[in-house]
Amino acid sequence: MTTKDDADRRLLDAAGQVFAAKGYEGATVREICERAGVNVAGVNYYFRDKERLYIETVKAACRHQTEQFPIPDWPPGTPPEQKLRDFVRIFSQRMLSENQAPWHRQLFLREMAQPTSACAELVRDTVRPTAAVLGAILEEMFPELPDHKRLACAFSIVGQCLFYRAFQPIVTLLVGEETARTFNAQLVAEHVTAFSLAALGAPPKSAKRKRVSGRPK
Amino acid sequence: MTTKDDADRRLLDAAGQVFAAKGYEGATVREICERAGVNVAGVNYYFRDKERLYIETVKAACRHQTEQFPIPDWPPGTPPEQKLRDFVRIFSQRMLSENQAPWHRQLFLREMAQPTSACAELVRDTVRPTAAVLGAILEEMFPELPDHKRLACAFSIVGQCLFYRAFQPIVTLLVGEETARTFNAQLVAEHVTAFSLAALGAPPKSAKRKRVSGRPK
Amino acid sequence: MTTKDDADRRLLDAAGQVFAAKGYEGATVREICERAGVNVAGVNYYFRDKERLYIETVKAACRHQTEQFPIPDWPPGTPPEQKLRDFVRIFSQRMLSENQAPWHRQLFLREMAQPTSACAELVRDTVRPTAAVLGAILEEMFPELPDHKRLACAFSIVGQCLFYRAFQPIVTLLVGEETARTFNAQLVAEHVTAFSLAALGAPPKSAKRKRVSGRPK
Amino acid sequence: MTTKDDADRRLLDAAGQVFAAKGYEGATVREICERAGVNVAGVNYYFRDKERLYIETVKAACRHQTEQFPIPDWPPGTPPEQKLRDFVRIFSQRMLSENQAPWHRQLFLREMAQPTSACAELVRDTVRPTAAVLGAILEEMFPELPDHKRLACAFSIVGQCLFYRAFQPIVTLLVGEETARTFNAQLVAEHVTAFSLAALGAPPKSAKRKRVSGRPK
DNA sequence: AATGAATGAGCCTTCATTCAT
DNA sequence: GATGAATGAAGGCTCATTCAT
Repeated sequence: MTTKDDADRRLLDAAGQVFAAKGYEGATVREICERAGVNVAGVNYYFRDKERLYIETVKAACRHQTEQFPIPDWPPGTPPEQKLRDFVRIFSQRMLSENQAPWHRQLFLREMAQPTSACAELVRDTVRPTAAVLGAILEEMFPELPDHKRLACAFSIVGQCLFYRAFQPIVTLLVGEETARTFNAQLVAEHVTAFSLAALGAPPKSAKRKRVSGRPK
Repeated sequence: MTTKDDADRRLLDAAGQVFAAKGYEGATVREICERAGVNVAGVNYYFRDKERLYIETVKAACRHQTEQFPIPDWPPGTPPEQKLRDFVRIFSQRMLSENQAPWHRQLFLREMAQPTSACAELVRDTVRPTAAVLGAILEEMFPELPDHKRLACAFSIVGQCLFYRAFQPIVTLLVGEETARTFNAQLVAEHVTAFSLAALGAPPKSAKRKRVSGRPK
Repeated sequence: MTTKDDADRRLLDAAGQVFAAKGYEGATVREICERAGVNVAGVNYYFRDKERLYIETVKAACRHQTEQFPIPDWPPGTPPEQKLRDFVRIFSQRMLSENQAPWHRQLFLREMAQPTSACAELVRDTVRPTAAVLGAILEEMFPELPDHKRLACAFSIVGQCLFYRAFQPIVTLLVGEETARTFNAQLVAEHVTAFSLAALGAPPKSAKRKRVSGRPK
Repeated sequence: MTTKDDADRRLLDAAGQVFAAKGYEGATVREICERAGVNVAGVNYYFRDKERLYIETVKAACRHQTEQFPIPDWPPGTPPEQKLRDFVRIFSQRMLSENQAPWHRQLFLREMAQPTSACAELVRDTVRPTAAVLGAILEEMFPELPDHKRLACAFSIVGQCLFYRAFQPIVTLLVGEETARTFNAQLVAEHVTAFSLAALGAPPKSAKRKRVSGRPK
């Protein structure tokens, strides 16, 4: 009936949409299969299980998102402020790029609300490498800063970006759909960069302050 | 069979646990009723609907959390920096206080992943009032700052706090359960306060640094 | 709340409407009680049972119908043809009178489809007395006719009248609502009288035609 | 488990019995499925709905009954009296034939008490064609009779036959089971034919008496 | 006497899964 | 390899009924 060789691929796509729209339990394998144009038994045949399909779907969604905005290989000698700017820009794009399937966000949040085995794989394959990059940048900038404090700073940076993604419904309800839309990848990246560099005591753009963030504790 | 006078209260508690653990669709009214010690028809009797019960559960969870850590009525003349410190501390406590039911977090994230009508009520009753407080503090501190920029700063502040709550599974998997636990309400509050005040150019504690956060856009 | 002294009466009325509209199983005691303005437990309190209420409702409906159009006490010497004319007219009125609650018909048919104990009582209290009257008239007209044949004639007469009542939906669908309405009590009575008297060999009215059914309308 | 190839057929049979015995609302799909020897989900699988199953059941019952006693194609020149005799005989057989499932009657009456969409289809497929045949016969016999009067005569004829079927419980209670059984298809046909032909002014059989209804049995 | 809060049985339906093809 | 007809478990909800007041 349809090209059968990439039925699993089509199932993955269909599953992403349906899982995001209806939730794991709310989604039915029938709808997924129909939308994918495969047999009712397709899910069980290709993925053994509804749950296995879900996990694969989450992983595929994250992989796709990460691959679309890769972190560059900075040439040696690149100043760490520049790297940080790049990092925040890319991370914001990953979070807020408009051409990503709208269900990635939902799937990701679901996984946060109720982690499955997909979460661990996600951390291993995507989160940890990304965290390592940010950690290296911060270490280069503030080699004398204790690890724990550096970690907190990293969380503050990504936390600002993640906010717009994770709490989109609240942002929209709070400031209106129109205003919410103005917080796009570019604007968020610029704001977070400026906010964070100032916090870290780095001179914004070309200024020369170097202070760290106060002295918590 | 059991004390009957507060069956609805018990249902709300049981529903919170089950909804958080299994999700809306995954939860069964049967399990909720059993855990609450009321009849199978209890949900329909007291809340008319599984959905209505869910909404009430989400609202109750947020209400409880907000009421437990109310924002103080600052006496006139309180310096805005002090207010901001208080706000961040209270907000962090709301997010990370350890004596709150563990399912509040899950329920909240689920609502973000797939907003129901509970979300709008939540924004109206809890989010907006809280946002107004923070907005007033920032306006007092930086009256000349454009609204949009002030909004972004507010989001940066709460975003840092929310991060630990929303992405707890990732934090735990990334840095280990032990380290993750050190990011408690107090430490997060102190870090976010210092980070944000520095970013905003306010002197940490009593120091004398000055500039606002660069010049985004 | 409402006048409580005739709550059972009001229940009977409400039950008639609801039973006829929804059927026995389809009707809910809740709706009946609400419509009657009595407590949810009213049915069980006043009639012990949903079923008992049903039976009482059927009986009340038939009783009301019969009492509204009583068979006259003919003065001695009344010619049997006259009695037959009267009987058919009254019977048609009972069947087709327009000011009777529309649900009598439905309740009656339900009882035919699935007789309850109401049926026996109905036969005893209403059908048998009526049948006795018709039987006496026919016996007076055709004393030499065997009982069995006289019974068949009686059935033929009432059968014609009952037809319009029992199969109203079919009549309406077959000839249209407008035409169906023309078969009212009077026209049916005249036709059935003429048809039956002709069949029985009695001269219609006083004319001597032996041809078809008189001149209804 | 059981022969699977005609599960829908078996469901139709079982449904007929249960619907007739318990009514639409009173019948449970569970009982129907069990009696049919198919899975609990069988009704929804084969008929989508309990309601759809009901409609199909009513239609099947009527179809079966009609097909069992078809109206013959009379050769040209057949005298209309003969056709009428045949018609009444066949119609009576349809109504009173003993080898029909006893639930056909109940199902039919239920449909009269509370017509569903099955009623319209029934009229279209079964009633109207049959009515057309009788109408044509009467038109052939009494071409000068006004339509309305011919319609009333047709109703009188079928009304007599239908009586025994529709009001079987009353007949039985009134004259006893034994006597009721004597009103079988043949006797009713003979009586109704004689009664009606006499009413219509046609000579019964070939005699010229205008007296009562022939000599059935 | 009359109420209505609370119950538990049970109904229709849907769903993920399997197995013969 | 892939299919889809058929299954059985279970879910949300409704309903008649009761019992303490």
